[in-house]
Order: sequence, then structure tokens, then C-alpha cells
Amino acid sequence: MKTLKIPEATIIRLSVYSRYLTEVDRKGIITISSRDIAEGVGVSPAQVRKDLAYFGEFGTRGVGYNVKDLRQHILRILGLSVDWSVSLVGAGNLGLALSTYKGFRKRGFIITSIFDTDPQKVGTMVGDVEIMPIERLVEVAKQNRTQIGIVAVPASAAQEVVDQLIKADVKAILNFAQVVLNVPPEIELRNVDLVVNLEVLTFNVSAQR
Amino acid sequence: MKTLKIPEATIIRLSVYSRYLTEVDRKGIITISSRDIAEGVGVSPAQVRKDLAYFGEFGTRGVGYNVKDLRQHILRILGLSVDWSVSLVGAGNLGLALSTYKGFRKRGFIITSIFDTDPQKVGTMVGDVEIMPIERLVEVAKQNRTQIGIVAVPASAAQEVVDQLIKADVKAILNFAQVVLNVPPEIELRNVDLVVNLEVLTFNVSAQR
DNA sequence: TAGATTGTTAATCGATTAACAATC
DNA sequence: TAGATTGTTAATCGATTAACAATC
Repeated sequence: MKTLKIPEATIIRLSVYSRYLTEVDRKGIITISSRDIAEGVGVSPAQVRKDLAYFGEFGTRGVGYNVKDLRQHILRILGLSVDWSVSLVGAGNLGLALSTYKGFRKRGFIITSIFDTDPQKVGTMVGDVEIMPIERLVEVAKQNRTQIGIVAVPASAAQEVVDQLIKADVKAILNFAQVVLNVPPEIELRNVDLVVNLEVLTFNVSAQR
Repeated sequence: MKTLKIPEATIIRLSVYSRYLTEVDRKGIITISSRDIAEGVGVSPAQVRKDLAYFGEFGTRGVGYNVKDLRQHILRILGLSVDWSVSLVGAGNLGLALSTYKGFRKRGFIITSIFDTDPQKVGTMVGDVEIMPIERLVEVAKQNRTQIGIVAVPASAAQEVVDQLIKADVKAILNFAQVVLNVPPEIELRNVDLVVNLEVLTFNVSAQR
């Protein structure tokens, strides 16, 4: 198989398609066209077909796509046919919000460990997970074969946490701290920047007049 | 002035540049080159100059950019020379995390009102803001001349909340609910999808072998 | 067979990068 | 003047859209 580069925008849309298909499937609909998917998620039908074509031929000409099949295919493409063990670092307000967020578990992301530096917090339970001291991160994350780390600590502590996560053989990191992090190229890193999203909005609102 | 379209990627980078310049300024550095900025934030120098060139000539050939000046220019471009009144809807875990998030206030986003449906929560204080019943949203948000709404409610309630925000003359909405929202074209809408970020990671990790 | 819709190629659009004249 | 670095144009790269042959 030739590995041609897949645009990241395609991956993001695939995630959206699969969620839409979950909805459609729940309504008992068997078959769906690229046009219907496109309408449902707000893109063009050509875009839907192009995105899917990177990975194979999932439809039937003249008919469309089988909803259940396509959904399963996309989940497999995204790596969601298995559960993922996630380690959450930082049990502040944001960390606690993320730890109780239902959306993660629904897609197979299981938070198996939570770490914090605050001795007050260490030992307390969040759902069925006990908050552990950050010193135990490497040991515990390795034990759980954790592949994803979520960084929800202050910017000043983020690089140190990331270094520990890498020592624990984590493969991917989702970072909420507002700081540019250094990771080796084989580690997947994504930054969620809550403030920058607001600033794109203010730019657009300000530019409107 | 000709209004040529500015890539959204440019706006996002401007936000990053301005934060980096804040750091650099704090160190007492007076002048900076596009190469230094580029290194600091991980893009190419040409990219930095191109991004800035959309908005004017801020540098001096042979010298570089004045750090304080450039920072101020970018903040003005982003609409951040004034504070913004923000209304937060949904005081669950995520909402509370956002309401206490320091990063917002630092960039001039002031949460002036918080709404929730839960009678248990209504009346309690978050910092110096009292949680109000969602029925008062339109009235209160109008009174505060709120221009930005943050939606941190369950997906099932999000469209209704958005409709209320629009009635309150909000200009921009940051949505954390996992649902496709309908808004009129003059309303700026951005979606923050926490799960899709994890799924881009799992795709990349899964594709690595 | 006629109608519908996919998968795919070619055309278009947009963003990034490279190169360099302008100029401090 | 020589060296440095901007602002800008042209070249490249990449992603989206349009069009249509293949085919159910």
C-alpha cells in the first residue's frame, strides 16, 4: 500500500463523519449518500468522497454507503477499534473537568491514572481513580501501558511533566498548557489553546466593521 | 485599504507571536528579528514576515521589529486593545474550569455573567460572579453588553442556549458542546472539540506502524 | 434500460516557501 | 560602505472543488 500523506483536515472530518453516522445509525437508517453526510456535517459531497477515498472504497455506486459499515471503517481508521489508556496530569479545575468528561469514555478513551503535586489532592478519588503524586507518574503509567498523556498543569510545569510522560513511554500527548513544548519527533503532540480560539473570534468581530 | 482575505492560520499565529513577544519583552529585549520570532514559536521567518505584511509594515529593514511596538500592533489587530465582556453558559465541571481559568482575564476576556439551569447552583458565587438562572440570560447579557458567549452545556441543550445568546445580541460564540450548531452568518462561531483532538493523535499513533 | 451515486482525475483555489530588491 | 533584515513577488506545494466515467 502506498502511504500518501493524509491532510490533517481529513482526519478531523472523518471524526465528525463517524459521530454523525452514529446519530444516523441510531435512527435506524441503513444507507446514506455522500450528499446526505455532507449536508449533515456542513461540507461538500465531493469532500466526503475524497476523504474516504484515501482509505479505500467503502460505498456502492448508484446506492451510497452502508451506515453501520462505514461507521465501523472510519472508527478503525482513526484507531478507535480498541480502547486507549489515558493518563491525566494535573487535577486542577481543568483537569477535574476533563476527568469527568463523558465524551472521552464514549469514544474509548479511559483515564486510568491521575497525577497532581498538591498533597491535599493526592489520595482523593475522582470517580474510581485515585489521584497520585506526580513522582509516581513514570512507574504507574508504564504499568498501565498508558499510550496517551493529557497535560493540564500550569505552563511553568508543563515541560517537566511532558518529559516524565515520555519516560513512561507514552506515545501521544494532548497539551492544554500555554507553552511551546519540546518533544522528540516520534511523539505525537497536539496543543489545545483555549485563549487563541477566543482571539480568532475577536479578530473576526473587530474586522467586521 | 483593500480587504484581502486573511488566512485563519495567520490569525492563530499572530496570537502566538504576541504571546511570545510578551515573554521576550519581559526579558527586557528591545528589538527582535523575524528569524528570532520564528525560532521562538516554531515557524519559518518568511511566514512571520508574510503574516505581518497582511496588516502593514511594522519593522525596519536591516534592524528588525521593536518588541513592544510589534506586540501592541498585533494586540490591536486581534481586537485585544479593549476588554471583552464574556457570558458563560453552563456551570458544570467544564464551565467552572473555564470560569476560573486565568488565561482568559490575562488577555482581556472578562467573564461578566454565568448561567445554569440547576437550582442548586443558581445563587452561588464563582469568584465575584453569581450564577444566574438561564431564563435571565437575554436580559443580563444585554445589560452587560456582552459580545461573546461560551457554551459549556450538554449537546442536547446547546442549540437552545445559542438561540438565547443571539437574542441577547452576542456577536461571537465559543462552543464546547459536541453538536453542529446553526447560527446566522453574521455570528462568529468556533467549536472546541476535545475528543477530536485525541482522535487525531490516535490516528497518527496507529498509522505509525 | 434509466437514474443515481460512487471513485477518481483534472482544474482551481489558497497557503507556504524561496528568493531578492529595497533600505536601514 | 558593508552587513543585516525587511517587505514583496514569484515559485512551489497542498488541499478543495468540479466534472465525469464507471457501475450499481
